[in-house]
Amino acid sequence: MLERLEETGLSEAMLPDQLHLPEEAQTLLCKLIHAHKRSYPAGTLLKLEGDDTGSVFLVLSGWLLASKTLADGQRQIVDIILSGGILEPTSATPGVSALEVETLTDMTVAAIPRSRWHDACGQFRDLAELDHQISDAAMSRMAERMTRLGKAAAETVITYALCELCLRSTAHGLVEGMTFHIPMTQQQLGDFCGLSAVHICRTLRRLERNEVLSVTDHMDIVVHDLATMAAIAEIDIDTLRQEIIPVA
Amino acid sequence: MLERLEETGLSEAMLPDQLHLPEEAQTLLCKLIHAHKRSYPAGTLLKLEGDDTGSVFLVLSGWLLASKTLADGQRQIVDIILSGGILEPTSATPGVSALEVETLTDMTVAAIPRSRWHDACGQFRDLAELDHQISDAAMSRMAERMTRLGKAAAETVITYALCELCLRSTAHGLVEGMTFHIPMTQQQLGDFCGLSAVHICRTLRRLERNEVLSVTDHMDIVVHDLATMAAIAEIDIDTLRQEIIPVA
DNA sequence: CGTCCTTTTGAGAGCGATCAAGCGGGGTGG
DNA sequence: CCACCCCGCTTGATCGCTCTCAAAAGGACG
Repeated sequence: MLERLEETGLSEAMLPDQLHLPEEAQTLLCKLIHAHKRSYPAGTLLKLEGDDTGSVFLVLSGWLLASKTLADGQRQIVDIILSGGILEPTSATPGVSALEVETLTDMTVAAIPRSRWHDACGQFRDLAELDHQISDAAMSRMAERMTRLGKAAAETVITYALCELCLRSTAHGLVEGMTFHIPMTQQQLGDFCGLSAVHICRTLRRLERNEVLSVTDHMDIVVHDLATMAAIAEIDIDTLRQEIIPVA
Repeated sequence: MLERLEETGLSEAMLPDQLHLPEEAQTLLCKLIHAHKRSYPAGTLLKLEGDDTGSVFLVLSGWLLASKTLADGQRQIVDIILSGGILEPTSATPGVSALEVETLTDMTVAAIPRSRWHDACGQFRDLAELDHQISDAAMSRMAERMTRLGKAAAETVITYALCELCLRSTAHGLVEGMTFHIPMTQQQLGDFCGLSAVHICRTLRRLERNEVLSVTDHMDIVVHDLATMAAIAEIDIDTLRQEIIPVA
């Protein structure tokens, strides 16, 4: 899992540079990032459930995961945040959150104190709008996944999750024949899709037998029949991209 | 359903008044609301899926619903917005959304053009923070419900939904012996919980037989055994309130 | 080479979906 | 005022998807 970190193709420098922010805002952003940049290995718990949640996490590289666990031990991965994403583990009461935050890969994040971040957003409207747009994208992909969690077949949830993560993590997007990697175990993918690890395995095998896709070597995925895949996932690729990929 | 509209106990005037906004911001907010206030009967479609989505909906009274429908006809109610709530049906690409918006009760909303709303937020930091806090609350309750949609038992999803809606819609909150009303059919509750209407019915009946709660007269609900109810829903009431009810 | 974690596959059970029929209440029209 | 209809609720029967338990195989790492 570790050696695959670079695959996302997004450099740490990307975040402030490619955003059309006014110079002052960009300077402030860079300063904030610089002051709070941290690196963590895969599998690090950044925040426990119920923890004080003083930080806004700016993902600079790698994959971050936000989850909730019920009393009976069932866990749901609520969202996955990639490079350029922002996670603000909060709720209706500022500073209270019931999210667990964990690294999926080796990664670097800027853990910016909530108040600092809000000050910066208050000061620069463009920054606030960026923050807003990023959280709109998060809301949108959560809504999309939630729709499938409810009643859709396992096939549908899983293929949707793969489509979402491929679209978001690769520059080329969802293309037939190209390999993309998902740095998650079947157990984690199960927690993401609301399914047991065993059923993830069976369903992936079946999709392979039907020549829709193939999975090798710890979640290297190749889509062989994109049309069928999109049909099973119940998506229209272009529409989905618009919904969940922020425009540059 | 219609004659129950007043039950929420929230007057239209509530929104701008009870927020500690600076006077100018409040004036602007009132002006915006006044200019775009509309009333609709229950069951009105405010926005079709894929529609142009030029408006931010400020709920002044009544219940609003945001849903998605898959190709196979399965529908998921993504969120329900009550008085004082804000719904911005958008996504990563501003102006693109795949949400359907529909009134659950007779209601009044202010449908404010997106750009107007953003201008106002850009102008007054307090307004932006209010907007942010309200969407944090929405995110939080979506995460909470999503966690149960995934693998929890039907009982758990349903009781959780009832707890959420009671906490949010009544001033007294979740109390044993008090009646609260949910203006939804079992079909709609099913779409909210990811369950079939038939199974909603069976589960409610079973909860009644076990003397946890009773349901009469089109979703008038009384909780008889709050401790058991909370256990089934897998919630801690105070924690949940903090997470999903914005502090005044 | 042994240990631990992940994946794979089998067998069985259970929860919730679907199909179908009957009930009940409120509104409408005769 | 009654008859009817429509819609939502209720209940039964059956089916099938997904869970759980279990065991074994494959890899990574010390």
